[in-house]
Amino acid sequence: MKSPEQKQFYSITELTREFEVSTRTIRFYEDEGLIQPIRRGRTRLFKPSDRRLLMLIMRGKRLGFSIAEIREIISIYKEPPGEGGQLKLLIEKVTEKRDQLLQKRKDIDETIAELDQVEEQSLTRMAELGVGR
Amino acid sequence: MKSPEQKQFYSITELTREFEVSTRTIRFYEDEGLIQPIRRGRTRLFKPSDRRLLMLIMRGKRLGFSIAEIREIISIYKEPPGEGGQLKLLIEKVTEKRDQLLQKRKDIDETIAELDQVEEQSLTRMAELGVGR
DNA sequence: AAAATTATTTACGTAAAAGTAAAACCCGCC
DNA sequence: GGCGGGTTTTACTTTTACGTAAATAATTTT
Repeated sequence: MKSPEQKQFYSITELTREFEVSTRTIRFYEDEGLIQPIRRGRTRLFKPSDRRLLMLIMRGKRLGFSIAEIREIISIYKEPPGEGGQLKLLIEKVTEKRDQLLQKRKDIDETIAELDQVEEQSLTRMAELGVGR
Repeated sequence: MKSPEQKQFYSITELTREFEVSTRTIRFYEDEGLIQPIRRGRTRLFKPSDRRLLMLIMRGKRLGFSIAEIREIISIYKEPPGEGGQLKLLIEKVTEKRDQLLQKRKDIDETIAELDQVEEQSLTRMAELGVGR
């Protein structure tokens, strides 16, 4: 079986709709070297791999990573199988990014726990005041 | 027993050291209304509650929240016990923020999983090339 | 073919979150 | 009693991540 439907190319507006960003934003990411769409004439054509990179970028943005940091993460994925010394370096980079992410997850869990407390207290208070109001 | 040592007041430089930010940054947060240190003469004095707010702010920054969003989160904690309608609204706010955080956690877990894969492949590759190199 | 739409390039603009610099103030102290 | 440290205010500057607008070109629609 083949994959359900692999599109050859995406237009810039298709992607702006999918990711809810402007064309300016996508071109900006190209300027920043995060994606490299090919051209037909002057028009950009985005491959599935560009689309995947955009998903990565958006995820990074949601996590509060800067463009520079997102570039680093992407470069980790792109690194070729490589030899010896490079691999050790790569693993160090991975470890560093993972540590950052673990810190963020800790922050999230703490914040969620606090929000849960607020909610619980609110619910208790509402019950005291006579429910359904 | 009392708490191990509750300081009455912190100076601005004490806090810049603890949180590794500049005085400019702390004053900026005051301008933004996130903290309200009291004054002795013109000098700012920060209470433990201000310090706790700063911890909250830093945590929010690590998670990529903007000042405006951090302000919202703080306002959730500050909301007084309140009555009826306010409480329902508060719970809605809590739910919204929590959803944002859960999305972020999902993003984090995905990214960590991908990084784990990169690491695993690297380790395998290193083993192939003859270990300790 | 004219008109409308869609995409590109170039360039200036902007909001957020501070950085930086200058000038003045207060404070203890040797 | 001047001096070095820390603090404050004011104001200008910078960086990041785009927004916006104008002019041009290519494509599609009528």
